[in-house]
Amino acid sequence: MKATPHQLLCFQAVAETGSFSEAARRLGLSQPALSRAVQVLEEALGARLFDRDTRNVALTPVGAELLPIAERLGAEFGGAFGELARFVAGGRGRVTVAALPSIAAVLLPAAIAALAAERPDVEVLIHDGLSGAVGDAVRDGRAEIGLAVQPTPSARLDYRPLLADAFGLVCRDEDPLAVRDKSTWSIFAERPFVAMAPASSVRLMTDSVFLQSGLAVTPLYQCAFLGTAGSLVAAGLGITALPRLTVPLTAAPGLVWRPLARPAVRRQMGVVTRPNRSLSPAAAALLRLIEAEARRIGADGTA
Amino acid sequence: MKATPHQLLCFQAVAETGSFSEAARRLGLSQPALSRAVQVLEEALGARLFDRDTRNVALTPVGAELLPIAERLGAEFGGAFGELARFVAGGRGRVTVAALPSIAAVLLPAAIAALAAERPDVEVLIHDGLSGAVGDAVRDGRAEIGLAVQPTPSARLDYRPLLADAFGLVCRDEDPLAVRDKSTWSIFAERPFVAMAPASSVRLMTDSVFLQSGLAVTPLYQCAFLGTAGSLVAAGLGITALPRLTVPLTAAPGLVWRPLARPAVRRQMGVVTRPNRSLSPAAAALLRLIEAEARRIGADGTA
DNA sequence: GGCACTCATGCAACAAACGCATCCACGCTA
DNA sequence: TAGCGTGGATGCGTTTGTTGCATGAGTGCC
Repeated sequence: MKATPHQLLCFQAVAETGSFSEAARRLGLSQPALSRAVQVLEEALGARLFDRDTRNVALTPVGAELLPIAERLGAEFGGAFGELARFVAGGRGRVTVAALPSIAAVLLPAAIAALAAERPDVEVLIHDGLSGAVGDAVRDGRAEIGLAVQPTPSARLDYRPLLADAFGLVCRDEDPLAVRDKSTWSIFAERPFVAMAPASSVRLMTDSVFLQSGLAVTPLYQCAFLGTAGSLVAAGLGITALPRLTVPLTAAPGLVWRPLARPAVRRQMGVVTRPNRSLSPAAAALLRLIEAEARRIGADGTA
Repeated sequence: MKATPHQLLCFQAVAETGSFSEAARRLGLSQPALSRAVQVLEEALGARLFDRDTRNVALTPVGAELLPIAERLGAEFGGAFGELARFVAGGRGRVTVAALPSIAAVLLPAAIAALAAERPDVEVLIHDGLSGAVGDAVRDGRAEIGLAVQPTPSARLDYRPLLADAFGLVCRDEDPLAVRDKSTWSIFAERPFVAMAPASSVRLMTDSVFLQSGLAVTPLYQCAFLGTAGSLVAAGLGITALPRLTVPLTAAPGLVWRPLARPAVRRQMGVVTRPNRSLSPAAAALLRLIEAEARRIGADGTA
């Protein structure tokens, strides 16, 4: 059974106009071409579709049977591909993003808002979790895009850096440290240190700095949420070290952020994706917006 | 939007087998041909459908979106054309036949039974009516096939004769006329005549004979149904003239049919169709069977 | 690091579709 | 009833698309 959609379209046009010439004009074809197309279709079906003398064109019973079929198939084809075209254009779809809570709060809101503005029918799902969980979600395909620190090479994931966020000292604004131009990491050996949860990317980096610097820092408090850490610091129970962009997320008043030297540490954050895998159009659009947002922030945020 | 069913089939095969080579084998194509087909489809859609390195083939998000669409469209196409193919083969459909009651009773039962035997899913509808109504039904398209006497040329209908049925005298078996070898139409001037309804084909012919023969025949009874006419004759209230094949339809016992001479009159009956109009496959099949039945009857019925 | 497997590409042959010009048949009109 | 006009069919050359063969290129596996 060999019938092309084009042939069905020709048939339909003739059936509706009642004329080969008129149908040919409507389809932008020559009359002979359309005549041929209908003939081929008739041969393929083994039945005549029109009773035509040189004056009148009328559907045969078989043609009458085919007409609703052709219309349905045409609508089906058009509808299906229209839907797909919207999907391809990125106007429809679902994007799942896995992200560290900090970066999710910093980069995603603006990017998602921009995406919603230009593509209202795209749904965005966010999995926020610690860096290990982000990598896992991307590797398993639960998330198309991951926003995290660079994963280990053994994770076999693609990574493209987005922005670098400098670590600094976080303390109360009335703390003497708040007016120092620059402190060094050694300060944490002298003051109570508020640490983040063990698997968090911030904790991994602070631990690494302390280890490499040979500093003996014992965390007095340990919390999973930035807000908790901020509250602890604001309460005067200790000080901590955080990337600059995360400070607003502590949502604690009266905190200041001061650069930390020796070493100057930056948390590199970027996009994690599966290697050799295409992104859905909607995901590609979101990623583009995320990168734009990162550039905007990077300009006045870290640099 | 230009995508052929063939391309969708190629795409589907690759998606299901996870391999271009394997899919090509399944479709009976060369691997390059299939590769091209998928490429063309990808270009038409403006999106990559597979992430393929030389080792693995995996659907992209767009491909995953397309796959169920392609499957549905394929099933739709196949189903629709399967249905149509059955219709074309005559295995399905509806035939409407308009016929004179007499011919309907004589020819149609056997033909319809034969049609039902070879094509169980074909529905046959019968409009029985007088000859004028048969012609009208065919001309209006309410019936595809008409079985009647030849319509007037002004009706602009095609007509092909099926069988000729000789008129004869119908009387009681105890009537003296029943033993006569041959009677003539003049007998009706001497005996009470049972006439059929004015618009019936039998009445038209008897009137015509009486007119041409100059016989003054006054119908004493006039009835629409053959059964009624038969009863009247059987009751000894009169005699009548009927085509031979219609006599069994009177369903009256004790009646005999005798040939009538001067003139020898035959009722020509045939198939009435619209000019320049194709028949549905099912109607063509039924017509074939009707003609076969007419030949069978004609052999021992009239000759 | 070499081998083997798989997909992509260059190329030539074939098939299908198209448009142009023309033919043919029917209906309308004078 | 004969001529004319309209509209579908047909012949033919050209163009576009599809196929298969041979070959190239890249990656996983041993």
